[in-house]
Amino acid sequence: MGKITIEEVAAEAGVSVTTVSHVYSGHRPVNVETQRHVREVAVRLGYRPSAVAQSLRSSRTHTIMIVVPDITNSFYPEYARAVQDAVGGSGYHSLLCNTDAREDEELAFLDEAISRRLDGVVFTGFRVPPTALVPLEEAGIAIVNIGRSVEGKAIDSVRFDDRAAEAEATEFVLDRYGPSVALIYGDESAPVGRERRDGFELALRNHGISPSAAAIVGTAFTRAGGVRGMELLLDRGERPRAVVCANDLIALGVMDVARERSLRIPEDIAVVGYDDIDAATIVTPRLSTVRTDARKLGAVAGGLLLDRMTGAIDGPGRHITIAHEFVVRESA
Amino acid sequence: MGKITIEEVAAEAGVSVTTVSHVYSGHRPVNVETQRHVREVAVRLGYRPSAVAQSLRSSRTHTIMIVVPDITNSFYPEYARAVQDAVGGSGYHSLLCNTDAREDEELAFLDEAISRRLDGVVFTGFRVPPTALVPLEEAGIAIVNIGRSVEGKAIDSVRFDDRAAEAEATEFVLDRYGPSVALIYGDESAPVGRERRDGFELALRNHGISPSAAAIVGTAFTRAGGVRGMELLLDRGERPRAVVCANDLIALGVMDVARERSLRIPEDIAVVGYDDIDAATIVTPRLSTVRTDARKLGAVAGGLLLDRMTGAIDGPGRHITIAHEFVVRESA
DNA sequence: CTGTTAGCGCCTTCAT
DNA sequence: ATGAAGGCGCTAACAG
Repeated sequence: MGKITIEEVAAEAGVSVTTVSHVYSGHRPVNVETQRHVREVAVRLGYRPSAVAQSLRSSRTHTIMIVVPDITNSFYPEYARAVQDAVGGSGYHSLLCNTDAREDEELAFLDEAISRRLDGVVFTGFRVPPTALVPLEEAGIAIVNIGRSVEGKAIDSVRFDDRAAEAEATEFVLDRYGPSVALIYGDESAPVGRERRDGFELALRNHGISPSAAAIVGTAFTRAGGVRGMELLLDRGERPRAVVCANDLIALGVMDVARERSLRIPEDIAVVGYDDIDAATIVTPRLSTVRTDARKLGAVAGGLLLDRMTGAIDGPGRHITIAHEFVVRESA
Repeated sequence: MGKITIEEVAAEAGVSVTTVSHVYSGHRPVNVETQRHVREVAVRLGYRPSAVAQSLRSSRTHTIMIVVPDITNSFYPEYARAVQDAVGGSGYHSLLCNTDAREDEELAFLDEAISRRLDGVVFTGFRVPPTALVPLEEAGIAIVNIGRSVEGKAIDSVRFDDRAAEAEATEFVLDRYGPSVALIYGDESAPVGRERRDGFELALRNHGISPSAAAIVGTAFTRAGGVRGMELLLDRGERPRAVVCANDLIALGVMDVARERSLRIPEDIAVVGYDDIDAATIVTPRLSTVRTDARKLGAVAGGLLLDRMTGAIDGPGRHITIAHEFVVRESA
């Protein structure tokens, strides 16, 4: 079982392997009767074409890789689903790879993509610059980078305008609660970290506040990171009127600490997040946050990738920015 | 680039392909100097061994498939992560496949697993019985089924005792809030649905209540399913003192409706969930629920799978039941 | 409409 | 310590 080859099917059916191959591929006409017979024999024998052999022959694996920093952050499953939905219809499957936002993991997966001769990669890098994608491009792998693009390569990119979005969120908070505002984000080396921090500082400057005057703490883009950041802030004796968080998970952690220390939100301290994951409407008070549409991101990325993999497009990189929106709820 | 073969490396390095092959596999001693030289040439040329060709030759793909019903339910990413962590160290990658709890998808993925000659599959079936795994087992694919096992096959299984767990949760609620209790679950055809429903009814009977007297509604294992179920219940004019939900997502939906209709939890209506996903401690009031350890489930499943893939084990199926625990918080 | 055959890139006996 | 060569299963020229 499972080791039946096309040859055995051909022999049993009394035809050539070519014919068997073509009844499956449809790449050339086969007598209807022969066709029926071959199929009948094939199922009787339990024949399954070997995708491995097909790949070696055709140099197409019909597999893509989706690289994300943290599959446990519900933004990413949502997004990954959308990518899969976009390419799945055309017969592509996907390797979902989790890097834990570690550089070595990011590089290792990229390497794997080449070794495995994958047809495409949708990459969300936290540590590695987009230039790390160049070898893949040269190996003929279709690529979509989530975030900034790389010049002069056939690498598409999709992103949100994190800087502008975070600036908006910050302005909202500044207008409503005054200048005592803090930022908790993941860290500098992640592009999203840097951009969101830039946006935060931009808003501050627009309001005539020196960024150096504001409390800024970098931990990790997780609920635990939010807890740590908030404790750091509070234990340091600073208690900002509002805290803007570089993602919703961080905001959740911040709210955990606030509740624990009996700080009312938003009366004592206002909180805003970023992403608008499901949890944003599960917490009480509901989280005011920047909505970045994960499904849309995935759908667009998947579409671009598909275009390249099917050869519909082969020019220079296309770069798309997806609209965001600040959603006011109850936490600020 | 990316099309450099072992042959080209051998030619450039002035050795045979055999030698190049062995410097990578280490399957036989190669002169240290030669080794260094070959590697140097290989990186200079940008050589990457083709995993596809290796697979065809060795009939091992170093790839497993993790099949889940809903990657958007955070229980599953958590679990999938654990499986990946368990097998990743040994060089296995994984295809994470989402079935949307649809029978056709479940079957399609199983088929793919055979075609792609995957080394292993961890399956969480909602529609398809475990016997659907038999062809894979016959094809020599290592298998771990999440849920009930299948007799007399080399198929391992891991599960929670859903019936007992749901019975416990129900008993708790019965003791605390009396006999007016309803169940909202996904649906019958899913094994977890059936087992949890059985557990619910079992507890009822233990308390001398006829299950037919209780309101039981089946929708879907999602937040939206919880909303629908709760609305159905309420609009029907029934307002149970407590509602037990077959998973946390459902409970979240129930709480959405309660809030919208100004029903206090647990004063007006108590709610219990199942799974203990992150969101259970994010909602207010915090959700009392059955804790099933997703990471442990994944770790155990991954371990069993690895044993089979490496050949460490090849006897009949091993079946493991993982402990659960009812966690009392504030919603009941 | 059907068959023969040369590889796809690699590993692995069998030789030396 | 190193080579030569067959074959893993399939597709697509090329040839009827």
